[in-house]
Parts: sequence; C-alpha cells; structure tokens
Amino acid sequence: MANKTKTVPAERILSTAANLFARKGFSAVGIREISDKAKVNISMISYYFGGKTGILKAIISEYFGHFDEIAIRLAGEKLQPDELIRKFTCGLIELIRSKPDICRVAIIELPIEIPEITNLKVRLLKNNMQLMSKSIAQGFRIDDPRRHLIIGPAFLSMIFSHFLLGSIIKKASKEKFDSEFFQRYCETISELFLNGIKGMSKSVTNGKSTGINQKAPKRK
Amino acid sequence: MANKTKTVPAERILSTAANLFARKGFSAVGIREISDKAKVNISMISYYFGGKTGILKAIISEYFGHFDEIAIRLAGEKLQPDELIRKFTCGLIELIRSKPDICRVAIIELPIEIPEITNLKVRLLKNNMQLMSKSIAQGFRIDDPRRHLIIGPAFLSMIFSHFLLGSIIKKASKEKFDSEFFQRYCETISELFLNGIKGMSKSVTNGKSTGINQKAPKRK
Amino acid sequence: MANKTKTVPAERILSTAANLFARKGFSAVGIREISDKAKVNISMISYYFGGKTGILKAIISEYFGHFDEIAIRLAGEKLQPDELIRKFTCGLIELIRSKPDICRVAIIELPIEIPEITNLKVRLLKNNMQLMSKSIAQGFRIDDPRRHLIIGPAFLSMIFSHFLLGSIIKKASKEKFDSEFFQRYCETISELFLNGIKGMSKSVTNGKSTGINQKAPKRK
Amino acid sequence: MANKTKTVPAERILSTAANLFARKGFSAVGIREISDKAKVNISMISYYFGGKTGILKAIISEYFGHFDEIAIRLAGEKLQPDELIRKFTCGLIELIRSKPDICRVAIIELPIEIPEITNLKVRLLKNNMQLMSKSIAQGFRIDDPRRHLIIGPAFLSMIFSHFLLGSIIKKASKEKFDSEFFQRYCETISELFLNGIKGMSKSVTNGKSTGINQKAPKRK
DNA sequence: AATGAATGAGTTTTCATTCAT
DNA sequence: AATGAATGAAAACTCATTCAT
Repeated sequence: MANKTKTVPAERILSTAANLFARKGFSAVGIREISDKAKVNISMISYYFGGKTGILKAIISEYFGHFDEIAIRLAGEKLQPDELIRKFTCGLIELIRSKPDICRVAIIELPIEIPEITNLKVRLLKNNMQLMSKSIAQGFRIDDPRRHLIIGPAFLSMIFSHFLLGSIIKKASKEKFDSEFFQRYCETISELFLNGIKGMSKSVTNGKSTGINQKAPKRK
Repeated sequence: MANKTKTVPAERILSTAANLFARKGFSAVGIREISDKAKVNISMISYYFGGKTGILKAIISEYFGHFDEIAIRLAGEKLQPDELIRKFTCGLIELIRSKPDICRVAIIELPIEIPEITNLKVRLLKNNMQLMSKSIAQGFRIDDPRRHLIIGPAFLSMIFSHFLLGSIIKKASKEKFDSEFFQRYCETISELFLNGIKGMSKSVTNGKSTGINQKAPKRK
Repeated sequence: MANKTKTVPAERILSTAANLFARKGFSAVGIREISDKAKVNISMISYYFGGKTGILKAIISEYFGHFDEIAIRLAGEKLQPDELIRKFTCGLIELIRSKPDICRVAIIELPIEIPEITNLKVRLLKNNMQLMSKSIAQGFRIDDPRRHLIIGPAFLSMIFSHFLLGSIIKKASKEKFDSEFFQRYCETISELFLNGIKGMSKSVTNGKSTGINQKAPKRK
Repeated sequence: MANKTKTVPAERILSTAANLFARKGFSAVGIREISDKAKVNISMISYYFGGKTGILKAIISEYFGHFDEIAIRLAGEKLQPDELIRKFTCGLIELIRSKPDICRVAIIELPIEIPEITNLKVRLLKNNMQLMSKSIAQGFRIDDPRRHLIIGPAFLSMIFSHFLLGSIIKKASKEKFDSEFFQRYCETISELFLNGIKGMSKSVTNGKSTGINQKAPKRK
C-alpha cells in the first residue's frame, strides 16, 4: 500500500490521497494517513496543496480536465451520432480504468457538500454538462428538451455505475473484472443507451431521420 | 433545521442524522452536530444506536427493507415485463422522493469502505440484486448472462442518477424539481431503459424471442 | 506551580491561564501548558471557555468588571476631589494586588491586536474611560478639555506602572515589594498625580481655588 | 502593508517585524508572516538575525540605544531641572513618534518573560534606569529615596501612556492624533509630572529647597 | 548572498464515547 | 430514561529552523 515508487512528493501525495478518498470517502481520511502511506512528511500536504481540501480540489480539477478533453477531442472528429456516443462511452470508461481513484473520488464527492469546494464543483460541472449535452443533442433530437437534464445524468450514471458500485459488487459476486469484462462493459452500456435514446428521439443522422424505432408514433 | 416536531428521541436522531449524512457524508458529520440539531442529549446516540455507526446501520437497513418490499410486492403482481420495469422504476423513484435522505445515504455510502458496515451492506445488497435481477431477467432474456452484472447496476444508476447529482445540478441549472418533473423523470428513465434493453434482448414479451439490434417492436 | 487546590476545573483553568498569560503573554502560552499546570484535561478548555481566546475574554471582562465596580462605588460616596483620586488610586492598587494576574493580563493585552477580542476591549474600555473621566473631571476642571484624553491614560499608566514593569524591575533592583512598599506606592502616586493635576486645573476643592494657576477665575 | 521600498533585506525584515510585533505581540507573529510582508525569503531571517528572537533583540537594543543617547545628550547640556524634564519628555515622545514600532515593541515586550531575552533586557534596563534617575534626582530632591523606584517608572509610564493605549483609544474615541496633538501631549505630560514632583520634592531649583505641598512657584 | 524544499515538533480544536448522577 | 461533565485520542494545520544547492 505504501507508495514510494514515484519520486515527486506532490505526486505521491495526490495519488495516495486519491486512493484513500476513493475507498473511504474524503472526510474519513486523515492527512496523517495520507502522509504515512505516501512516505511524506505531514507538513508537505499543507505545503503543496494548502490543506486537505486542496488535494480534493486538485483531484476534481484533474478529473474534469480529462473529461472535457475527451468531449472536445471527439467533438472535433465529426463522427456519426452512434459512433460519437460509443466512443464517448468507451473514452470515459478508459479514463476511469486508467485513473480509477481520481475518477471515483470526483464522482463520489460530487454530490457531497463541502462548502470550500462547492463553487469549484458547480463551475466545472456546468461546463462539463454543456459539452456532454452537445454530444448527445448533436445526434439525437429529443422531443422534450426538458428531458436533457434527465438523460445526460442518466447516461453518465450508467457509465459510472460499475465503478461506483464495483467495490461492493466485487464482494457480492464472483465475476472477474478484466479487460474482457470492460470490453463487454463498453459495448453493453453503449448499446443500452443508444437503443434507449433512439427509441425516444428523432434521430438526425445524415439529416434524415433514421431512428430504429422511428416508425413509432411519437408519444402523445 | 432543528428538529423537534417528532417527539420520540430515537426518531429525531435518525431523521436528523440521515439529513446530515445525505448532505455531508457520514464521516463529515459529528454526533454533536446531530444531537444539537435533533435537540437531543449527546449521550442518547450511544444510548439508542450504540454509536454513530449504529445510526448508519439503521438507515441502510431501512433503505434495503423498503427496496426489497417493493421488489417483492411487484413480483407478486404478475405483471407484463414492460409494466414491471415501469412500476419498478416509478416505485423506486417514489421511495426516494418519500425518504430522500434515507435513500441518498444508503446509496452514497454504499461504495464506501466502513469496515464495521461492509458486511451488512454486502449481505443486504446480495439479496437486493437477486430480487432485481429476477425482475429484469423475467421479461428480457439477455444473450450473454454476464451482461446481467452490468445491466442491473446500470438500471439502478439511471434511476438514482438525479438523486445523486441532484443537489449539485440544482446549483448548476435552473430547472424546478416538482411533481411534474418527477412524472417526466419516471417516464423518461423507464423508456430509456426499456428501449435500451429491448434492443439487446430476446424479448420474451408476447412470448416470442427477438434478437439484439433487431428492429425492435415499437411501443404500443 | 501546579494548581490543584481549587477544586472547580473552570476556576483552575482561569487562574492558571491568567498567571501564565501575565508572565509570557497570551500568544506565547499554549493550552497544553495551561491544562497541564491546571491539572485539567486539555479538552476542558474548549469545553468551558470555547477555546483559548475564551479564557482571555473571561479575564478581560473580570478586570473591567472590578474596575467599573470601584469607579461606581466611589462615585456614590460623594467624596472631595482629592479624596476621590486618592481612594481611586488606592482602590485600583488594591485590586491589582488582590488579582495581579487578571489585571496584568487585561492591561498588557489591551493594546495588542487580537481580532476576535478587539470589539470586546473597545466596548469595555469606552465605558471604563467615561467612568474614570467623570471621576477626574468632577473635581478638577482642566483648561483644555482635549487634555482629558491625555490625562486619563497618564493617570492609569502611573498607577499600573509598577505592575507593568514590576517583574523586570524586581530583577534590576533589590527593593522588596511588601505591604509597606504598596502603602508608599499609593501615597506617592496619588500625590504625584494630585499635585500634577492641581497645577494645571482650576481646582474646585472646598469651593476655593488652590491651584497653581489660581489666577484663573474660580468656579461659582 | 508589503514592504519593498527599502532595498536592504535585513532592514526590511527589522522594520516589518517591528510593525507586526508592535501590533500583535512578539509571540503571535510568525517568521513566515514577516518574510512574506518583507518580501524576503524565509531563510533570511535565520541568516541575518539567527532566528526570530534575534530580531527582537535587535529591536530592543535599538530602543535602549536611542533612549540612552537622549539621556546622555541632555545630561551634557547642563540644563535647569525643569527644562531637563521637559526636554527629556519631549525627546522621548519624539523618539516614539519617529520609531513608533521599535519603541512599542521594546516597551510592550519589556515585562514579558522570554528567557532568551530577559538578561538583555535587565542589563539594558539597569543602565537606563540609572540615567533616568540621575536626570530626575539631579533637580528634585525627593524626601524618601525609596520613592525613586516609584517615580521613575511612573514618569516613563506617563510618557508612554498614549503609545501603549493609543491603538485601542483610537478605536474608542474620535480624537485625531496629529502634530498639534503631540505638541499638547508633550506639554501636558511635562506639566503634570513637574507639578507632581515639585509638590513632593525639596526642589533645588534656584538653589533653595522648598517643601512638599508648598504653594508651588508658578512656571516661568 | 540567497533560495525554497523539507522537516518534525508544535499549535488549537474536535472527536466519539463513557460514567456518575 | 436521561443528563452533561469529563476523557484521551486524533483531527488539521503552523511553527521556526535547517540544508543542499
């Protein structure tokens, strides 16, 4: 568990803290525990991050930075709607796999009130939601625009579902979570969401409606 | 914020604690804060619940109790698969609306390591997942059974998505979350999931199997 | 040095803290040192006084309380101006002798910026200065009223001079500071001040002017 | 507040520290705060002054140096007793006005126990008191020589009174402390003390002794 | 001459719990 | 059944100083 492979103290603090926060939650972790595990003097935490919340700020900022980068990159690739959603899904899943602690912490602490951090979160989330909404809205025109605020979070929640519940699911089942699993995970979530949203949208791919269920009469 | 309307100390402690845990996370709340807001002597917490974790246990147990009750009740109603999913979705949303703090705490703290509580959570979750899986599997035969462990949590995550992110979304958007919103929420989530899963299942609705990505039968 | 004779924790904390503050200054004393010397658990300080500054607040309030009580009592005795000044001087000196630590702390910390306490000090000092000014102005009409703000503090400073410098004077001389010394101290300070102020006032003693600048027209 | 006009680091440290010590007290100021405000690297403090107490030593030494210089200079001017006291008073007040922080720190910290510094203070104070006593005793023969140890500090306390209480008085009154005020301050304190001491001394002015409480000769 | 990263002992305050009443 | 004083451990953070550069 002790973390001394990385030689830079600030990085060791960040990754160690992220791991502990991910497992126990931000408030349950003390800086002493972090500094011990990171093999760093306890003062270094205030020195580098200005305090415990400073670490959390760094973690959350990093997560949103990665997220937005993915969203922007894909937006530049001019993909078909289906492909965009699929790549977005897989991109996020890859992100979570490559930085599981960072992502879990950012997501888990998102809805939790930490006064010092609320502003940061709201600011980052606003920008983030706009990017994501654009990705979805670009390809799938939803009848009722008020559904955007439901579909967006639902999409994200699906993607994150395994990572949020993973640790406890791991204990409740005997499934192995290897690369093959995540391949399947990407596909399943993409498919679930694409089928789901196509059923309720006027798809705009190629400018003509192509939704699978498009024969379907719209909901009254 | 102070809570003195309920006259029974144990109830005041539970509801006050649930509210605080829901907002700040379990570890960030002190028993002094709980006892102050609940207008209860601080010793009463140890007295009634055997300590702070005792309150959390009670909250989590209550949540799972309600959840299972819904699952069991619906299972007894012999509903069509579509209707089952819809009712299950709406039942859970109603539950969350009627006991928002209890539910948020149980869900938020679910993936967090609290040694004293992990066993309880694993035990309750196992039972819970079986009930839910049965509900889904009953109507939609998924090609690959390993997808169960993905679809189940994804379904739940979608349902809970708003409640997890709600508080922060509230700050990042100006949508009003009233009864009308939740009506829309139930429908949207149900539809999203039903479309999604039908697209990938050999639906047994109407007794005939249909493949993944089939041109899905339209909703009536 | 250890203080266990008084049985009430709050009192032990207060007197021990006053002693330490008096010698080392407020900021130089840690609550650990206080709690050790007072034979009290360290948490009791926050428990009883709400923190270290709480002790200081209590000390300062006690000092001003005693001070004002003396001023008010003497004001009620309808004394001759000379007698009033003399009794006021001796009253304060007795106060300082009976509660040397309390008084030293209050006086020494008075001009020091402690944000949390500034308001308290200003409020208490305002009231205090009015009481004292009345005592002086009652008997000695000063030509220039703007001198009040000089004479008042000068008077107090003279009275406190020994107690402020005492500890260091003790080290720099071999005088013994016994009851006889303080008797002399009272008389000397009173005389010094009375002579001083009479020389610059239109004295109203006995209705006949006796001041140095007695060419001044007498009061009725 | 930041101090970068003076270009020499050691000077910037000293003046910045003096200002902070004067306002908050020695112990309440950290070297980080000093180095930040002085725009100096934190290590420079240990480098130039050998530590935080080194700064205080420098400040106290500077104050006593100035004080003694005044006392010695005036002693060489062969002044009349009255004039000596007046010039001494005004000299000190000018000193305090020109170096308010240095003087306040030296005076405020004087009675406070700082082991490392006590010896320095006692040594400087002894010399200082002798010089001052000589100034007073030279012109006014006090009946009881034991009164010297009372009158000396009382005299100093009067002079310093405004500077000790000034900052808090500023908050408690609306008087403006400009040059005119300090002119008045010099005169008032001199007069108060001269009248005071003449009343109790066998004045040697003009070579003839006069008793206590004599109808004092008026000023010039 | 000057820097700033790093240290470890120090600070105050808050924690959950217990116990005598 | 209920209180609140008391505890000791642990919390986050700041301290003055040192050292390699």
